[in-house]
Amino acid sequence: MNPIQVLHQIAPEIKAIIEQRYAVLRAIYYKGPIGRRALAQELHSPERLIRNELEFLSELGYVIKSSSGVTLSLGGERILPLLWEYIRQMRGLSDLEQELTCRLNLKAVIVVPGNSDQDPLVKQDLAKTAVRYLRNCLKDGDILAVSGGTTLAEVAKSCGLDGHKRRVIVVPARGGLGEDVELQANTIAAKLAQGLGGSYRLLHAPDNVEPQLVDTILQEPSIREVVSLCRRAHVLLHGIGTAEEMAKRRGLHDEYVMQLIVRGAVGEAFGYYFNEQGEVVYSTASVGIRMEDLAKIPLIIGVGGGKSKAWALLSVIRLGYCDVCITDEGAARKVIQILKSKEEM
Amino acid sequence: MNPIQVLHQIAPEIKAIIEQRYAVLRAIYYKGPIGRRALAQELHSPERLIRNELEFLSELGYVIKSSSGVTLSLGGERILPLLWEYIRQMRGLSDLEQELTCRLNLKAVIVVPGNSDQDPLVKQDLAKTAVRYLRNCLKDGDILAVSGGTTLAEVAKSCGLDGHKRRVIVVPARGGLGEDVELQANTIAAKLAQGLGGSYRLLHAPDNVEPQLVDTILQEPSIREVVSLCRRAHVLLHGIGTAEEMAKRRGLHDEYVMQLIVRGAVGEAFGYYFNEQGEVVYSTASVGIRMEDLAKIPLIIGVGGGKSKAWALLSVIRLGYCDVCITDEGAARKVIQILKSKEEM
DNA sequence: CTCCGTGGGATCGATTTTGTCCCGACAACA
DNA sequence: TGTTGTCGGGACAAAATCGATCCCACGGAG
Repeated sequence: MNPIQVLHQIAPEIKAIIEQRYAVLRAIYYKGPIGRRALAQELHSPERLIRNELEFLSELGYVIKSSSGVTLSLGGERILPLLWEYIRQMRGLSDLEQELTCRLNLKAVIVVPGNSDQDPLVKQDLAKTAVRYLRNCLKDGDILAVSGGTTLAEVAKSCGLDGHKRRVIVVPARGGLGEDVELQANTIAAKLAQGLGGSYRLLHAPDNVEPQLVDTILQEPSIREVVSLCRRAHVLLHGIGTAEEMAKRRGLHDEYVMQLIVRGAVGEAFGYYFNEQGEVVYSTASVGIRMEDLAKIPLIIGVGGGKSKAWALLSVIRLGYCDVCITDEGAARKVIQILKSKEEM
Repeated sequence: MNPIQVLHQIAPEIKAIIEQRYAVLRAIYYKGPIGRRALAQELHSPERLIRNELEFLSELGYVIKSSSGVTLSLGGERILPLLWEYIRQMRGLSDLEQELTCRLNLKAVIVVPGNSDQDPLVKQDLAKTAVRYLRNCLKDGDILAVSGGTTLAEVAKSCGLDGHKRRVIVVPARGGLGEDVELQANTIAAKLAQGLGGSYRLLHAPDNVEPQLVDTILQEPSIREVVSLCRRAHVLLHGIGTAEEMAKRRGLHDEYVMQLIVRGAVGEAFGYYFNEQGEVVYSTASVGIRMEDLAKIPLIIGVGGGKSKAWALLSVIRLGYCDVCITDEGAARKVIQILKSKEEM
């Protein structure tokens, strides 16, 4: 038996201690210099408890207190990833990954501890992990296509320059959508390109166009070129969302939303809506990437977390239009649960 | 970094928890059904604390309470060796073993957690470990020579039959000594033979004889035969003691003891007294094994623990008359400390 | 300058833990 | 069969810890 398992069998209370301590460290890491009170609110813990924790961590030299709040020390930053790996082992996430990889027939699954629905910081972990994965798999000369959305925006935000420049081209996989500029594929492509050290192209077109207009728009050379690049992408990175949420963000009329629900749409990815079986039940006409282009893309990475997105994940993955899935513990466990309950039926 | 090290760096209080819990489990293991109060006294802990610990362990199913006291459950017995190994890792005993093996130029060193001087149960661990080692290295037909002493007596006591009979012959390496029958090499040889499933011979001769009488005694065929077996032994298992202690047990006159001290004797093994440099400074004439026989014995195992025996261990090991050393943490750390302080000089 | 958020110190019930009894039960023993 | 010693469990006051707030001096931002 694994020594760590032994430990937790003989002293289960350690689990709580570690999780607590990790949560505090991570919050400090992400929230920069932060005060005791704000931290308590962030972690939904009583202030006094946080205070004890901080004193402890301060004595151990993992955090340093300043007038503007507490910050991670060098030691703290060093130990955080180690602790992260420990939490993964403790919660058996490696096993979870393996099980999912096998059951869903994917190339790889990466599961981040936590649940994005409950803890917004988990989304940042997810994003960081996606960036790390991306950095590892991109080669010079690659074309990377990215979609929009809150998850991808987070990915772009956490993608800082790491010194190693990659000669990649980042292109948006779809057109513009909604009002928030931060969530646009264009913005995300630009930020990612900057972080990776490559270049980017913009797609100056709306995501939602009348079907008969698609061809007309494609006549425009600047658009045509980007779309062409996009369809020859080596890597596609896209967010996975629930159908309902995405429909709302797209500003679809209520009648369309109703129609989606009636057809059983649960998941969305790059403009396509999937039902539980992984069938496309609706799609918005677009100048961007299309279903038939996906088969030619060597590596498709789907990112999405939160227990609420389990159905969406499952639906998107089902037909194999996703090679690598980066998700979180909440979603992963729910997916397993769904799969198991289906087996029993 | 080792995940366990990470754990202890971020949450040092775990160490205390684990040690405590281990101590309780081990005490229950050795002291059979034992009451809450007796256990508290045994472990020098307040009764209430032990009570909490017991309630905990009982809930986890590692101990079962009965009217005669608490006992280890099956699960408890299963987890104890795992926990033992964990403690070893936690305290870095494997590294300690390696360092000692290398520095002292031995075949192997085994270090058991704890300090025999402070905790008598550690001596039992030491004994159990010695038995385990012995079981692994003995082959059918081997001759095993054993010395006397408290440590070896403990080894013999904890050597129960394990189902697997070994056709070995156990012979005492030295003659009778002192008054306590349990500490005699003869008794120990008999018990060990029984535990290992082999046979034994007895050496009916005193350990301390006038030099001029040795040859006369050896004329006696029964003695001669045993001594001959002994000198052809494949494995020699002997205890390592401090010179002072052994001299007292031998009942040497004060003047002799003084002489030993003057000559710098610190360690004793099978009748030979060694000084710090590992030189023999005194020896009791005996019909048993002699210094010159040792070179022909393929495997010499020395057993001895307790911080107080560090000097003795070092002196006995120095000249290489010991291939494998089984000791405890207290002694091992002290030995390292001594070696390091000598280097600095 | 003001103002907001910070760490540190302090207060004060509420709660939990600790130290220490006592009790009935049971097994060993006389 | 009665005595004795130890067992687990119950009980309870003392002590420590916790939880929820205060206040205060300070320091950086506006």
